[in-house]
Amino acid sequence: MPTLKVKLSKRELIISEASKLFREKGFGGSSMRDLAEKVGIEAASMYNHIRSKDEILEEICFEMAHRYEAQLSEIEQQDISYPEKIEALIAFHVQLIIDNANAVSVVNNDWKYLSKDKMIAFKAIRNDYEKRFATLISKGIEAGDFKKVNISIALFTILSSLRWVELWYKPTRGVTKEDLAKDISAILMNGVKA
Amino acid sequence: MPTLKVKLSKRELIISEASKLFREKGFGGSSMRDLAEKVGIEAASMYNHIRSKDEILEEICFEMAHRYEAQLSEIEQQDISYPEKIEALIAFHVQLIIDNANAVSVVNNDWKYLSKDKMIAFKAIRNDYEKRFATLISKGIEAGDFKKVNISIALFTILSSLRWVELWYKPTRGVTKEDLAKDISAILMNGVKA
DNA sequence: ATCACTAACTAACGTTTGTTAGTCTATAAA
DNA sequence: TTTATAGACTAACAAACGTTAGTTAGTGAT
Repeated sequence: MPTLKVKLSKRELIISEASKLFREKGFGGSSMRDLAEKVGIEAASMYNHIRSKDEILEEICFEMAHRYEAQLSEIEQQDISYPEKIEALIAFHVQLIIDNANAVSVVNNDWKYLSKDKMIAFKAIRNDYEKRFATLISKGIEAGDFKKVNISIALFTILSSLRWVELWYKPTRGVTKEDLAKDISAILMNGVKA
Repeated sequence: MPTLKVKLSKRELIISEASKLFREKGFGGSSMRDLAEKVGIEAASMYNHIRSKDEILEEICFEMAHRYEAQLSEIEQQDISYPEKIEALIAFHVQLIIDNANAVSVVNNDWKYLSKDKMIAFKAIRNDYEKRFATLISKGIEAGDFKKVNISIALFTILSSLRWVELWYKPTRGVTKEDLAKDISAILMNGVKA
Protein backbone atom coordinates (compact mmCIF):
# COMPACT_ATOMS: atom_id res chain seq x y z
CA MET A 1 0.00 0.00 0.00
CA PRO A 2 2.69 2.58 0.85
CA THR A 3 4.62 1.33 -2.18
CA LEU A 4 1.74 2.22 -4.46
CA LYS A 5 1.41 5.59 -2.80
CA VAL A 6 5.06 6.41 -3.38
CA LYS A 7 4.85 5.32 -6.98
CA LEU A 8 1.85 7.50 -7.61
CA SER A 9 3.42 10.51 -6.05
CA LYS A 10 6.61 10.15 -8.08
CA ARG A 11 4.54 9.83 -11.21
CA GLU A 12 2.57 12.85 -10.16
CA LEU A 13 5.77 14.74 -9.50
CA ILE A 14 6.90 14.00 -13.04
CA ILE A 15 3.62 15.21 -14.48
CA SER A 16 3.61 18.25 -12.27
CA GLU A 17 7.14 19.20 -13.27
CA ALA A 18 6.27 18.47 -16.88
CA SER A 19 3.36 20.89 -16.71
CA LYS A 20 5.70 23.55 -15.44
CA LEU A 21 8.36 22.83 -18.06
CA PHE A 22 5.96 22.50 -20.99
CA ARG A 23 4.34 25.75 -20.03
CA GLU A 24 7.66 27.54 -19.99
CA LYS A 25 9.34 25.99 -23.03
CA GLY A 26 6.52 24.32 -24.91
CA PHE A 27 6.11 20.57 -25.43
CA GLY A 28 8.40 20.56 -28.45
CA GLY A 29 10.98 22.65 -26.66
CA SER A 30 11.17 20.39 -23.62
CA SER A 31 13.33 17.29 -23.65
CA MET A 32 13.02 14.26 -21.41
CA ARG A 33 16.50 15.02 -20.10
CA ASP A 34 15.42 18.57 -19.16
CA LEU A 35 12.43 17.14 -17.39
CA ALA A 36 14.42 14.45 -15.62
CA GLU A 37 16.75 17.07 -14.21
CA LYS A 38 13.81 18.96 -12.72
CA VAL A 39 12.47 15.75 -11.22
CA GLY A 40 15.89 14.90 -9.85
CA ILE A 41 16.46 11.52 -11.51
CA GLU A 42 17.89 10.30 -14.82
CA ALA A 43 15.77 10.45 -17.96
CA ALA A 44 15.70 6.69 -18.29
CA SER A 45 14.47 6.30 -14.73
CA MET A 46 11.30 8.16 -15.51
CA TYR A 47 10.20 5.27 -17.67
CA ASN A 48 9.60 3.29 -14.51
CA HIS A 49 6.72 5.67 -13.89
CA ILE A 50 5.48 6.77 -17.29
CA ARG A 51 5.10 5.06 -20.60
CA SER A 52 6.25 7.85 -22.88
CA LYS A 53 6.59 11.60 -23.31
CA ASP A 54 3.31 11.61 -25.21
CA GLU A 55 1.56 9.92 -22.31
CA ILE A 56 2.48 12.84 -20.04
CA LEU A 57 0.87 15.31 -22.41
CA GLU A 58 -2.19 13.12 -22.77
CA GLU A 59 -2.61 12.83 -19.02
CA ILE A 60 -2.42 16.57 -18.58
CA CYS A 61 -4.85 17.33 -21.39
CA PHE A 62 -7.51 14.75 -20.60
CA GLU A 63 -7.35 15.26 -16.87
CA MET A 64 -8.13 18.94 -17.31
CA ALA A 65 -10.70 18.32 -20.00
CA HIS A 66 -12.49 16.01 -17.62
CA ARG A 67 -12.56 18.63 -14.89
CA TYR A 68 -14.08 21.22 -17.17
CA GLU A 69 -16.68 18.77 -18.33
CA ALA A 70 -17.59 17.66 -14.81
CA GLN A 71 -18.11 21.18 -13.58
CA LEU A 72 -20.23 22.08 -16.59
CA SER A 73 -22.46 19.09 -15.87
CA GLU A 74 -22.96 20.27 -12.33
CA ILE A 75 -23.81 23.82 -13.32
CA GLU A 76 -26.20 22.64 -16.00
CA GLN A 77 -28.21 20.89 -13.33
CA GLN A 78 -28.32 23.74 -10.84
CA ASP A 79 -31.60 25.59 -10.48
CA ILE A 80 -30.37 29.11 -11.19
CA SER A 81 -30.87 31.63 -13.99
CA TYR A 82 -28.85 31.49 -17.19
CA PRO A 83 -26.85 34.62 -16.38
CA GLU A 84 -26.04 33.04 -13.04
CA LYS A 85 -24.94 29.85 -14.78
CA ILE A 86 -22.63 31.77 -17.08
CA GLU A 87 -21.24 33.69 -14.15
CA ALA A 88 -20.70 30.46 -12.25
CA LEU A 89 -18.82 29.05 -15.21
CA ILE A 90 -16.69 32.16 -15.45
CA ALA A 91 -15.87 31.89 -11.75
CA PHE A 92 -15.02 28.21 -12.19
CA HIS A 93 -12.72 28.92 -15.12
CA VAL A 94 -10.91 31.62 -13.18
CA GLN A 95 -10.46 29.38 -10.18
CA LEU A 96 -9.28 26.38 -12.20
CA ILE A 97 -6.81 28.50 -14.12
CA ILE A 98 -5.39 30.03 -10.97
CA ASP A 99 -5.16 26.75 -9.09
CA ASN A 100 -3.74 24.82 -12.05
CA ALA A 101 -2.01 27.49 -14.08
CA ASN A 102 0.63 25.17 -15.51
CA ALA A 103 -1.69 22.40 -16.60
CA VAL A 104 -4.23 24.81 -18.07
CA SER A 105 -1.52 26.55 -20.01
CA VAL A 106 -0.35 23.23 -21.47
CA VAL A 107 -3.88 22.28 -22.48
CA ASN A 108 -4.41 25.62 -24.16
CA ASN A 109 -1.12 25.77 -26.01
CA ASP A 110 0.19 22.26 -26.51
CA TRP A 111 -2.83 20.13 -27.40
CA LYS A 112 -1.64 20.32 -30.98
CA TYR A 113 1.23 18.04 -30.06
CA LEU A 114 -1.17 15.22 -29.22
CA SER A 115 -0.97 12.20 -31.50
CA LYS A 116 -3.56 12.09 -34.23
CA ASP A 117 -6.14 9.88 -32.56
CA LYS A 118 -5.72 11.47 -29.14
CA MET A 119 -6.14 14.86 -30.74
CA ILE A 120 -9.37 13.76 -32.36
CA ALA A 121 -10.63 12.56 -29.01
CA PHE A 122 -9.55 15.78 -27.34
CA LYS A 123 -11.23 17.95 -29.93
CA ALA A 124 -14.42 15.96 -29.57
CA ILE A 125 -14.52 16.66 -25.84
CA ARG A 126 -13.80 20.31 -26.40
CA ASN A 127 -16.45 20.62 -29.09
CA ASP A 128 -18.98 19.02 -26.78
CA TYR A 129 -18.06 21.48 -24.05
CA GLU A 130 -18.44 24.45 -26.35
CA LYS A 131 -21.74 23.22 -27.68
CA ARG A 132 -23.19 22.84 -24.20
CA PHE A 133 -21.82 26.22 -23.16
CA ALA A 134 -23.43 27.74 -26.26
CA THR A 135 -26.72 26.14 -25.34
CA LEU A 136 -26.72 28.00 -22.04
CA ILE A 137 -26.29 31.27 -23.89
CA SER A 138 -28.94 30.33 -26.39
CA LYS A 139 -31.46 29.47 -23.71
CA GLY A 140 -30.59 32.67 -21.87
CA ILE A 141 -31.49 34.62 -24.97
CA GLU A 142 -34.78 32.75 -25.31
CA ALA A 143 -35.54 33.51 -21.69
CA GLY A 144 -34.94 37.20 -22.39
CA ASP A 145 -31.96 37.37 -20.05
CA PHE A 146 -29.41 38.11 -22.76
CA LYS A 147 -29.35 40.41 -25.76
CA LYS A 148 -29.87 38.75 -29.12
CA VAL A 149 -26.15 38.38 -29.79
CA ASN A 150 -24.53 36.01 -32.22
CA ILE A 151 -24.21 32.94 -30.01
CA SER A 152 -20.97 31.66 -31.45
CA ILE A 153 -19.33 35.07 -31.20
CA ALA A 154 -20.51 35.54 -27.63
CA LEU A 155 -19.34 32.08 -26.66
CA PHE A 156 -15.81 32.52 -27.92
CA THR A 157 -15.58 36.06 -26.66
CA ILE A 158 -16.33 34.76 -23.19
CA LEU A 159 -14.12 31.69 -23.40
CA SER A 160 -11.08 33.42 -24.73
CA SER A 161 -11.44 36.44 -22.54
CA LEU A 162 -10.75 33.96 -19.74
CA ARG A 163 -7.56 32.63 -21.21
CA TRP A 164 -5.39 35.58 -20.32
CA VAL A 165 -5.92 34.94 -16.62
CA GLU A 166 -3.27 32.26 -16.86
CA LEU A 167 -0.78 34.78 -18.22
CA TRP A 168 -1.77 37.64 -16.02
CA TYR A 169 -2.58 36.34 -12.58
CA LYS A 170 -0.02 36.73 -9.85
CA PRO A 171 -0.94 36.48 -6.18
CA THR A 172 1.24 39.54 -5.66
CA ARG A 173 -1.22 41.69 -7.58
CA GLY A 174 -3.45 41.55 -4.56
CA VAL A 175 -6.56 40.60 -6.47
CA THR A 176 -8.48 37.63 -5.11
CA LYS A 177 -9.92 34.95 -7.37
CA GLU A 178 -13.38 36.04 -6.40
CA ASP A 179 -12.80 39.69 -7.23
CA LEU A 180 -11.16 38.79 -10.49
CA ALA A 181 -14.08 36.59 -11.53
CA LYS A 182 -16.47 39.33 -10.51
CA ASP A 183 -14.67 41.98 -12.55
CA ILE A 184 -14.47 39.81 -15.65
CA SER A 185 -18.11 38.85 -15.32
CA ALA A 186 -19.06 42.50 -14.97
CA ILE A 187 -17.27 43.46 -18.18
CA LEU A 188 -18.72 40.57 -20.16
CA MET A 189 -22.21 41.02 -18.79
CA ASN A 190 -22.48 44.81 -18.84
CA GLY A 191 -19.59 46.02 -20.99
CA VAL A 192 -17.08 48.75 -20.36
CA LYS A 193 -19.05 51.67 -21.74
CA ALA A 194 -20.41 54.16 -19.25
CA MET B 1 16.61 43.98 -60.18
CA PRO B 2 14.44 40.99 -61.18
CA THR B 3 17.05 38.80 -59.49
CA LEU B 4 16.47 40.53 -56.21
CA LYS B 5 12.75 40.30 -56.69
CA VAL B 6 12.91 36.55 -57.25
CA LYS B 7 15.12 36.09 -54.23
CA LEU B 8 12.76 38.02 -52.05
CA SER B 9 9.73 36.13 -53.22
CA LYS B 10 11.33 32.75 -52.58
CA ARG B 11 12.34 33.89 -49.12
CA GLU B 12 8.83 35.15 -48.59
CA LEU B 13 7.45 31.84 -49.79
CA ILE B 14 9.55 30.05 -47.19
CA ILE B 15 8.34 32.35 -44.45
CA SER B 16 4.76 32.09 -45.60
CA GLU B 17 4.88 28.30 -45.67
CA ALA B 18 6.63 28.33 -42.32
CA SER B 19 3.80 30.37 -40.82
CA LYS B 20 1.32 27.81 -42.06
CA LEU B 21 3.39 24.87 -40.81
CA PHE B 22 4.26 26.37 -37.42
CA ARG B 23 0.64 27.21 -36.88
CA GLU B 24 -0.42 23.66 -37.55
CA LYS B 25 2.36 21.73 -35.81
CA GLY B 26 4.04 24.32 -33.60
CA PHE B 27 7.59 25.60 -34.00
CA GLY B 28 9.06 22.69 -32.08
CA GLY B 29 6.98 20.20 -34.01
CA SER B 30 8.06 21.47 -37.41
CA SER B 31 11.33 20.34 -38.96
CA MET B 32 13.27 22.09 -41.68
CA ARG B 33 12.74 19.03 -43.87
CA ASP B 34 8.98 19.26 -43.40
CA LEU B 35 9.14 22.89 -44.33
CA ALA B 36 11.36 22.30 -47.34
CA GLU B 37 8.89 19.80 -48.71
CA LYS B 38 6.09 22.37 -48.54
CA VAL B 39 8.30 24.91 -50.28
CA GLY B 40 9.24 22.37 -52.92
CA ILE B 41 13.02 22.33 -52.51
CA GLU B 42 15.54 20.48 -50.36
CA ALA B 43 16.10 21.55 -46.77
CA ALA B 44 19.69 22.55 -47.45
CA SER B 45 18.59 24.76 -50.36
CA MET B 46 16.56 26.95 -48.05
CA TYR B 47 19.77 28.19 -46.51
CA ASN B 48 20.40 30.13 -49.71
CA HIS B 49 17.50 32.31 -48.61
CA ILE B 50 17.41 32.24 -44.84
CA ARG B 51 20.05 32.18 -42.17
CA SER B 52 18.47 29.72 -39.75
CA LYS B 53 15.23 28.25 -38.47
CA ASP B 54 15.29 30.76 -35.65
CA GLU B 55 15.51 33.62 -38.10
CA ILE B 56 12.22 32.57 -39.68
CA LEU B 57 10.47 32.72 -36.33
CA GLU B 58 12.04 36.06 -35.54
CA GLU B 59 10.97 37.54 -38.86
CA ILE B 60 7.39 36.41 -38.31
CA CYS B 61 7.21 37.70 -34.75
CA PHE B 62 8.83 41.08 -35.24
CA GLU B 63 7.12 41.78 -38.54
CA MET B 64 3.74 41.34 -36.90
CA ALA B 65 4.75 43.19 -33.76
CA HIS B 66 5.75 46.12 -35.91
CA ARG B 67 2.39 46.18 -37.66
CA TYR B 68 0.50 46.24 -34.38
CA GLU B 69 2.67 49.03 -33.11
CA ALA B 70 2.34 51.11 -36.30
CA GLN B 71 -1.42 50.91 -36.28
CA LEU B 72 -1.61 51.82 -32.61
CA SER B 73 0.49 54.92 -33.29
CA GLU B 74 -1.88 55.98 -36.00
CA ILE B 75 -4.98 55.51 -33.90
CA GLU B 76 -3.43 57.33 -30.98
CA GLN B 77 -3.09 60.38 -33.16
CA GLN B 78 -6.57 60.34 -34.62
CA ASP B 79 -9.01 62.93 -33.36
CA ILE B 80 -11.79 60.63 -32.20
CA SER B 81 -13.26 59.67 -28.84
CA TYR B 82 -11.69 56.98 -26.66
CA PRO B 83 -14.45 54.47 -27.24
CA GLU B 84 -13.99 55.04 -30.96
CA LYS B 85 -10.27 54.48 -30.60
CA ILE B 86 -10.83 51.19 -28.81
CA GLU B 87 -13.33 50.13 -31.41
CA ALA B 88 -10.91 51.07 -34.17
CA LEU B 89 -8.26 48.94 -32.49
CA ILE B 90 -10.65 46.03 -32.17
CA ALA B 91 -11.51 46.33 -35.87
CA PHE B 92 -7.82 46.46 -36.72
CA HIS B 93 -7.04 43.37 -34.67
CA VAL B 94 -9.87 41.46 -36.32
CA GLN B 95 -8.73 42.46 -39.77
CA LEU B 96 -5.07 41.69 -39.15
CA ILE B 97 -5.92 38.31 -37.69
CA ILE B 98 -8.16 37.39 -40.60
CA ASP B 99 -5.72 38.59 -43.25
CA ASN B 100 -2.69 37.03 -41.57
CA ALA B 101 -4.13 34.17 -39.61
CA ASN B 102 -1.04 32.00 -39.83
CA ALA B 103 1.47 34.62 -38.79
CA VAL B 104 -0.71 35.91 -35.96
CA SER B 105 -1.15 32.40 -34.67
CA VAL B 106 2.61 31.88 -34.63
CA VAL B 107 3.18 35.14 -32.78
CA ASN B 108 0.57 34.24 -30.20
CA ASN B 109 1.68 30.68 -29.60
CA ASP B 110 5.33 30.30 -30.54
CA TRP B 111 7.02 33.46 -29.29
CA LYS B 112 8.30 31.36 -26.39
CA TYR B 113 10.62 29.57 -28.83
CA LEU B 114 12.50 32.80 -29.51
CA SER B 115 16.10 32.86 -28.33
CA LYS B 116 16.65 34.57 -25.02
CA ASP B 117 17.65 38.01 -26.23
CA LYS B 118 15.09 38.09 -29.04
CA MET B 119 12.45 37.10 -26.55
CA ILE B 120 13.41 39.95 -24.28
CA ALA B 121 13.14 42.36 -27.21
CA PHE B 122 9.80 40.90 -28.21
CA LYS B 123 8.38 41.14 -24.71
CA ALA B 124 9.52 44.75 -24.49
CA ILE B 125 7.58 45.63 -27.63
CA ARG B 126 4.53 43.78 -26.40
CA ASN B 127 4.67 45.45 -22.99
CA ASP B 128 4.90 48.84 -24.65
CA TYR B 129 1.89 48.02 -26.77
CA GLU B 130 -0.14 46.92 -23.79
CA LYS B 131 0.84 49.96 -21.78
CA ARG B 132 -0.27 52.33 -24.52
CA PHE B 133 -3.49 50.39 -25.03
CA ALA B 134 -4.13 50.63 -21.31
CA THR B 135 -3.56 54.37 -21.44
CA LEU B 136 -6.39 54.70 -23.94
CA ILE B 137 -8.72 52.90 -21.55
CA SER B 138 -7.49 54.96 -18.64
CA LYS B 139 -8.06 58.24 -20.44
CA GLY B 140 -11.47 57.02 -21.55
CA ILE B 141 -12.40 56.49 -17.92
CA GLU B 142 -11.17 59.96 -16.98
CA ALA B 143 -13.23 61.39 -19.83
CA GLY B 144 -16.27 59.62 -18.41
CA ASP B 145 -16.69 57.44 -21.48
CA PHE B 146 -15.99 54.17 -19.69
CA LYS B 147 -17.08 52.69 -16.40
CA LYS B 148 -14.51 52.74 -13.62
CA VAL B 149 -13.27 49.24 -14.38
CA ASN B 150 -9.95 47.76 -13.36
CA ILE B 151 -7.81 48.90 -16.28
CA SER B 152 -5.55 45.88 -16.41
CA ILE B 153 -8.48 43.50 -16.29
CA ALA B 154 -10.33 45.39 -18.98
CA LEU B 155 -7.25 45.54 -21.16
CA PHE B 156 -6.59 41.84 -21.11
CA THR B 157 -10.25 40.94 -21.40
CA ILE B 158 -10.36 42.93 -24.62
CA LEU B 159 -7.05 41.70 -25.99
CA SER B 160 -7.64 38.06 -25.37
CA SER B 161 -11.25 38.12 -26.43
CA LEU B 162 -9.77 38.93 -29.83
CA ARG B 163 -7.43 35.97 -29.92
CA TRP B 164 -10.05 33.35 -30.67
CA VAL B 165 -10.84 35.02 -33.99
CA GLU B 166 -7.81 33.25 -35.39
CA LEU B 167 -9.20 29.89 -34.31
CA TRP B 168 -12.78 30.58 -35.22
CA TYR B 169 -12.90 32.60 -38.38
CA LYS B 170 -13.71 30.83 -41.61
CA PRO B 171 -14.91 32.72 -44.69
CA THR B 172 -17.49 29.98 -45.08
CA ARG B 173 -19.28 31.15 -41.97
CA GLY B 174 -20.60 34.05 -43.98
CA VAL B 175 -19.64 36.69 -41.44
CA THR B 176 -17.71 39.65 -42.81
CA LYS B 177 -14.72 41.12 -41.00
CA GLU B 178 -16.71 44.29 -40.43
CA ASP B 179 -19.68 42.50 -38.90
CA LEU B 180 -17.42 40.38 -36.75
CA ALA B 181 -15.58 43.42 -35.42
CA LYS B 182 -18.91 45.12 -34.81
CA ASP B 183 -20.33 42.17 -32.86
CA ILE B 184 -17.24 41.78 -30.71
CA SER B 185 -17.14 45.50 -30.02
CA ALA B 186 -20.79 45.46 -29.07
CA ILE B 187 -20.26 42.70 -26.52
CA LEU B 188 -17.18 44.32 -24.99
CA MET B 189 -18.73 47.77 -24.94
CA ASN B 190 -22.24 46.93 -23.80
CA GLY B 191 -22.10 43.37 -22.51
CA VAL B 192 -24.39 40.45 -23.22
CA LYS B 193 -26.96 41.09 -20.53
CA ALA B 194 -30.36 42.30 -21.68
C1' DA C 1 17.80 -16.20 4.55
C1' DT C 2 15.53 -16.06 0.50
C1' DC C 3 12.62 -14.08 -2.82
C1' DA C 4 10.14 -10.63 -5.39
C1' DC C 5 9.70 -6.10 -6.52
C1' DT C 6 10.48 -1.13 -6.91
C1' DA C 7 13.10 2.30 -8.66
C1' DA C 8 17.25 4.08 -9.44
C1' DC C 9 21.48 3.78 -12.42
C1' DT C 10 24.83 3.55 -16.85
C1' DA C 11 25.28 2.68 -21.55
C1' DA C 12 23.74 2.68 -25.77
C1' DC C 13 20.52 2.31 -29.74
C1' DG C 14 18.61 4.18 -33.96
C1' DT C 15 16.44 8.49 -35.62
C1' DT C 16 15.86 12.96 -36.40
C1' DT C 17 17.49 17.42 -35.84
C1' DG C 18 19.55 21.97 -37.78
C1' DT C 19 23.14 23.06 -40.46
C1' DT C 20 27.53 23.11 -43.51
C1' DA C 21 30.49 21.89 -47.44
C1' DG C 22 31.05 21.22 -51.92
C1' DT C 23 29.21 20.65 -56.56
C1' DC C 24 26.47 21.35 -60.67
C1' DT C 25 23.38 24.01 -63.83
C1' DA C 26 21.08 27.82 -65.71
C1' DT C 27 20.83 32.57 -66.55
C1' DA C 28 22.35 37.33 -67.07
C1' DA C 29 26.17 40.62 -67.67
C1' DA C 30 30.67 41.72 -69.85
C1' DT D 1 32.09 33.82 -75.73
C1' DT D 2 33.58 34.18 -71.42
C1' DT D 3 32.54 35.08 -66.62
C1' DA D 4 29.96 35.62 -62.52
C1' DT D 5 26.23 34.72 -59.73
C1' DA D 6 22.04 32.61 -57.94
C1' DG D 7 20.07 28.77 -56.47
C1' DA D 8 19.33 24.19 -56.72
C1' DC D 9 21.40 19.61 -55.54
C1' DT D 10 23.75 15.40 -52.71
C1' DA D 11 26.29 14.02 -48.82
C1' DA D 12 27.41 14.34 -44.49
C1' DC D 13 28.25 16.22 -39.83
C1' DA D 14 27.75 16.58 -34.82
C1' DA D 15 24.37 17.06 -31.50
C1' DA D 16 20.17 16.01 -29.39
C1' DC D 17 16.21 13.28 -29.33
C1' DG D 18 12.99 9.52 -27.17
C1' DT D 19 13.53 5.21 -25.69
C1' DT D 20 15.33 0.32 -24.44
C1' DA D 21 18.37 -3.03 -22.24
C1' DG D 22 20.64 -4.66 -18.59
C1' DT D 23 22.20 -4.06 -13.96
C1' DT D 24 22.20 -2.92 -9.10
C1' DA D 25 20.84 -1.29 -4.44
C1' DG D 26 17.32 -1.20 -1.17
C1' DT D 27 12.93 -2.83 1.04
C1' DG D 28 9.19 -5.75 2.71
C1' DA D 29 7.12 -10.33 2.88
C1' DT D 30 7.56 -15.31 3.52
